[in-house]
Order: sequence, then C-alpha cells, then structure tokens
Amino acid sequence: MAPPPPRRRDVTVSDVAKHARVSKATAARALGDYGAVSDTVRDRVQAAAEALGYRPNELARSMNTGKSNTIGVIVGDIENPYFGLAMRGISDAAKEEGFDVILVNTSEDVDAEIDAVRVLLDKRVDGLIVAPASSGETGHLRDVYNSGRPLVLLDRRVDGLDVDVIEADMASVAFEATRHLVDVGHRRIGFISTLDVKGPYHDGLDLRVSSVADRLQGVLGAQQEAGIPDPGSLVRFADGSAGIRPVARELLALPDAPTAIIASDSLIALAVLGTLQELGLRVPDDVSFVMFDDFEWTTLTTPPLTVISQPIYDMGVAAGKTVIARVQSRAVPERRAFQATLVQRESVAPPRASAGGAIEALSAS
Amino acid sequence: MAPPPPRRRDVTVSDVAKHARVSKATAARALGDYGAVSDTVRDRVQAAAEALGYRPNELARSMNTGKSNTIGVIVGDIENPYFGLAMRGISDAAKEEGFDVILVNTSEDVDAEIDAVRVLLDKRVDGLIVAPASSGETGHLRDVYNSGRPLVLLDRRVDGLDVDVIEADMASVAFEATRHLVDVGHRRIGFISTLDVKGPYHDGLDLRVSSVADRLQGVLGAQQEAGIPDPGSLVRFADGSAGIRPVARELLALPDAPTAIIASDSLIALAVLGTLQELGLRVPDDVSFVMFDDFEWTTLTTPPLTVISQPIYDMGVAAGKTVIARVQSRAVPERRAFQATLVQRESVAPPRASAGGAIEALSAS
DNA sequence: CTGAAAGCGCTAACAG
DNA sequence: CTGTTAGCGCTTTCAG
Repeated sequence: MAPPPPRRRDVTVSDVAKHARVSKATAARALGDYGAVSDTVRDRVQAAAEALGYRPNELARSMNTGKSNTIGVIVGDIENPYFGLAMRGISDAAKEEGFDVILVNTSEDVDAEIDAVRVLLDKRVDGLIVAPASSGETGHLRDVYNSGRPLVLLDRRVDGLDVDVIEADMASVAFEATRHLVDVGHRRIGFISTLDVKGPYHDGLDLRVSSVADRLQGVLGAQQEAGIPDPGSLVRFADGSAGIRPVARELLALPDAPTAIIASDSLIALAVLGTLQELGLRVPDDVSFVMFDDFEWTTLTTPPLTVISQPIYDMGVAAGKTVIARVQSRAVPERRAFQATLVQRESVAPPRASAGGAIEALSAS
Repeated sequence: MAPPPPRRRDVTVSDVAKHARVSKATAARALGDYGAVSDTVRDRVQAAAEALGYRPNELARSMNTGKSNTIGVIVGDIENPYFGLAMRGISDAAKEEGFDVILVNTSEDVDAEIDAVRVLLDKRVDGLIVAPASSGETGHLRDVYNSGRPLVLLDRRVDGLDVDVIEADMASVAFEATRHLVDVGHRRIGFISTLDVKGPYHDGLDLRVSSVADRLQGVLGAQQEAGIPDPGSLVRFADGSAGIRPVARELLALPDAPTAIIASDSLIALAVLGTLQELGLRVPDDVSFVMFDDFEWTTLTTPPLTVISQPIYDMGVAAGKTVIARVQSRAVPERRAFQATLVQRESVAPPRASAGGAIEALSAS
C-alpha cells in the first residue's frame, strides 16, 4: 500500500549553520533558543532552518542536557476506565508542562512491571508514575529512587517506600458504605475483588495492593463493629477478570449467600452484575449492590447503582503535576487529601425477610 | 516527603571497561551484544557491569543506531473506551515486539495533533499511529510520510494519503442497522455524533472524519432507499461531549421528533440515554435506540441495548503490528477486513402508533 | 578477537 | 555577540 519511503538524511544544525554561514554553535544557539545571538543572525539562521526543513533531534538534545522531558507511566490495565481516566489527567498535566508520556501496560504482572521500570529508566525518562501491582516486590521501585529520578505512586502505597502517593481515602468510605448496608439490615455482606492470592481469604492474609487492602479493612471493620461474626468468610478474590464470574456464582450459591455485594472496581461490578442478571437475581430486591467508582453507565442501569466515587481525573492531574514538580525540584503542589464519597442511588434495600440464600430466594418468588 | 534524591553520575560503558580492564569498544560489544567477543572477556565484562550496576543509556544507543524502539500513538481522547481498548491492543502488540509506546492525547484538537506529530518526530519515534482529528488539515501527516517513518491511521481515513489504515466497515453496518429500524416501522430516525462543524447538517457538508461520514452515509442511504424524505433533517452534531445533551434535548423536543435514535459512539450513547432518562422517555417504548460500540454495560441497562460491535482490541493489535512491520520493513500482516456487526438486543421496537413527537407521547401516556 | 579513533546531533564551556 | 573546542554515551569503521 504505502510506497517505499524516501528516508533521506535529517537536516542537522551543521547544515543550517553552513547555509546561514555562521558557526555551528551560533546556529545551535539560535535554534535552541539559549545563549545570546544578535537579531540579524538569528533571523538568518531561522530562515535557513525553515528553508532546509530543519527539525531538532530531541534525542541528541536530551543526551547532553540529561533531561528528556518525558515521564513514564506504568499501570496494570489501561483498558480499565479507572486508569483511562487517570491517564487523561496525567496526560493533561504533562502537556501543560511540556512533557510527554510513555505508557506501559503490565497486565498487572509484577515481572512485566519490573521490566517496564528498567526500560523506562534506560530510556532516561525524567520521572515515573507507577500503580504498583504488588507491594511485595519493590526492589525495582527502590531502583527508581536510587536512580535519583522522582517516583510517584498512584492509587497504591508501598510500605517503607517514602515517596509521594496519590490516593483517596478508601478505608473510611468503604467503612461508610458497609455501615450503610448494615444499617438497612444486611448481616451477610460479600466483597469481591481481583487479586492474585492463593487460597481463600483469611485473617492476616497479605493483600499486597494497598487500595484493595484499605477497602477490605473498611468493609470488615464496619461489620465487626456491628457484631457480625466472621465477615471474612464472604470475601472473595478472583485471579484476573476472567475469574470474577465464577467467583460471583460460587458466592451466590452458598447456603448462606450474601444479601449484599460490594464490588471493588467497575470491571468487577460489570461481571458481578452480569452474573446476577444471568441468575435472574434482581437488584436490590434479591441482592443489594454497591460498587467502587462512579462511571456514567452506573446511573443508567435499573436500578441506578449506589457507588463510591473518587476524583480519578483530579488524582491523575495531581500525579502528573507532582512528578513534574519533583523533576524540576519545585515545591510539590499542596497535598490535598483526595476524598471518596458514597453516592446513594437505588441498588441498596433491606434484605428479604426469608433466611435462605440468594438462589433459594429465587425459587421462592 | 521524599528526601533529596542522590542523583549520582550514571555508570557508563567506559567505567565498566576500566573495571574489566578491556577497551571501551570491547566492553560495548559485550554489553550491547553485537560484534564478536570471546567468552572469557564477555563474562568478565558482564561481571564488571553487574558489580557496578551498569545500565545502558538507550538515548545514546538510539542516537547512533537511528532506532528508538518506540512508536508514537496520537488519539483524540484516551478517556473514550474505544481508544482505551485500542490502546491496549497497540500496547500488547508493541510489547511483543519489544517496542514502547508514547501516547499523546489531543482532545480532538487539530492544532494539538499537529504539535504532537512534530514532537514525536523530533523525539525520533520509529513510527506513528494516528487517529486523525480531521481529514481537512493533513500537512502534518504528510510530514510524517516525508520523514520516511511509517504512519498507520486508526479508525479514520484521510483521502489522498496512501498509508495503511485500520478501520472497520462502518457504512454497511450503519446501513444494516438503519434498515433494521426502517423494517420495524421507523420513518423518523435521528443520528447524533460529535464533530466540530458549524451550522446544521446539510447535503454535501464536509464531515472530515471518515468514520463518522461512513456511519452517516449508511444511515442516510438506508433511509433514502426506503423512500424516507429528507433524512438529513434529523442529523445532529455536537461540538464536544458537553454539547450532546442539549442537542439530544432539542431533537426530542421537535414537533416531528425522531422515533428512533442512533448514537455514533459510546460516549454519545451515555449522554443520550441520560437525557432520555431525564425526560422520562422509555426505551424502546417511547424511543428506539441503537448505538455504536459494544461495551459490557450495554447489556446491563433496561432494556439491553442493540449495538454495533467492532473488534476494537484486534484493530489496535493490527495497528501496532502494522507500524512495527513497516518499521522493520517486513511484510505487513494480512490486510484482514475488520467486520462490524449489528448485535440485536432489546432497545428497538416498532414506533408508537401516535403521530406526535416523543415529548407529546409522554403526556399521552 | 580486540583496540584506537571517529562520529551520531547537540550543548557547553571558554576564548576572543 | 560569535567561533573553537570539547564532550554526552554509545556504535562503528578500520587496523592490528
């Protein structure tokens, strides 16, 4: 389809200098807009550059300035609207400061993440924003730190790593949401998330993703406070998004199935809702439902969904501004605490009077 | 929060060479894995590199090889799930070939796009994937071509630019969808898209985004074939996503309001559906609805939505593979035609018997 | 197989 | 203000 590309040699400063009959250094100064150049010469050089179609080689420039004006962003899943929106924020912030963004998707794989960090460091990005897949392996993150380049963590903390973190307060809002469920009468509350942990959930299990751990802490805490025994028994982790539906089914088939479910993000919510639909279970009549993240579609389902909203775009912007501020060793923008809020709509109702599980409830109706 | 970073000088080939007591050239050969080096020396060099914590400077490497192993991707809106998913495909394809991706978001602004192309070219990306905001200004795209670097267009053609294009056949599926609406009895079919055109739609208006033009061509064509007069009168373009709701309201308030609406993408669909909900109009009883793109939430609304599905992820992969194949001047992967399909669910029904507009229908019920 | 030397395109002293 | 001379870190002749 496309004919063989011409690929002619690029025009360099040297070419422009020759054409404008000045030294390479002078041409470079005029072109790079540094140092001092007389107006006449500057004009002459720029005319020559224009005529020859000169374009600076940013690689060469970066090589001796040591700055690439590029930040790296490493996320687990760009397809996840959470990261899509955050990315938009980062990207907008970067553009405003004249930075570009290299995006790497790790599919939530730690090895891929380790690799990504290495590659981006080798490419000499000026700073890095990472949503770490695990707080277990963190050597690569320390490498960033040791390289002297700023690192900002997004959505997830890593204990013992003293860097900027952009996150919303998940524990308290999760507590609030669960408390809401308890208040209307639920005593069997399921929590579903994705996480690569082996075996069923148990007390003291190391979750390795702080944003999930925080959510869970709030969920469990509210139930403990309400005197609900063993709330951990209705917690489930799926390994990858393909695993969510089976897990949801299993949970709902329990003799003591939950009367309410909390989905840890929008991708999980979609799968859980789909499962509910397949099973013919209605929200909130058969099962109450709360999910994290407030995307527009959540208002269009029947019923509209009760959600936990976080300022994702703003967090992206903050992450972008923060790395760049660090890169330029300027003061970091005020550390606003990002607040998540419970948005009550109509997917929460008191549990049915019957004591049976969700599936039994079905046959009863 | 983060203590002042150390920022020590990077370890270079030269350092490693010294440590291993070989010449810089030999060390470079061992490290860069090219040329010929004896096993003993290679081991010695690698040990030294390890000991010193050597990391190659990819910028320097790119400078003299002329290849950066990076491709640039320019899209209008990464927040749009269409591009999120496509990006995932591109990213996966790139990773497989050992390439990185620099992503630039233009907010569908042509000037930003022109700028982005320039910057990425200056950064010496090896190839570019662009979803052009307009087929009007294309000088910057020709610049890419002239730079000798491969360019692949995603989702949108640009006439007269003979490069690879990854797109699905929108015209025929749009025809099919519209035909379906006509078949069940609709004669007033609205079409809403986002596009920065001044004034109302009229015949021969230059749409400048081929994927939208194709959709519209199918929509109009099916109606013309059915003998529906002046189908263009129910076509609306909003300038930016903020404008969609007003436009939808205006359309629905018409004395001859449409009995069916086609939304040109998922973001538009969300806004239209939201408007319908606000107005208390039910789908499909009051208004039938068809939208482009099949995301999971479309099955969770009441009713599930009839949609047009395209293989977005695969198209992203194809775009990625294609640029990279061109970069390596290998044969381009087979030019599979990407097929979009109409997925019939439950948002289409015959129009109400009453002849009035949608809003009147409301008061009648 | 290994070393010396040149050079990628640009910036950065340092003289004049 | 302008030119000369060095590099940045790596690859790449070209000898040996």
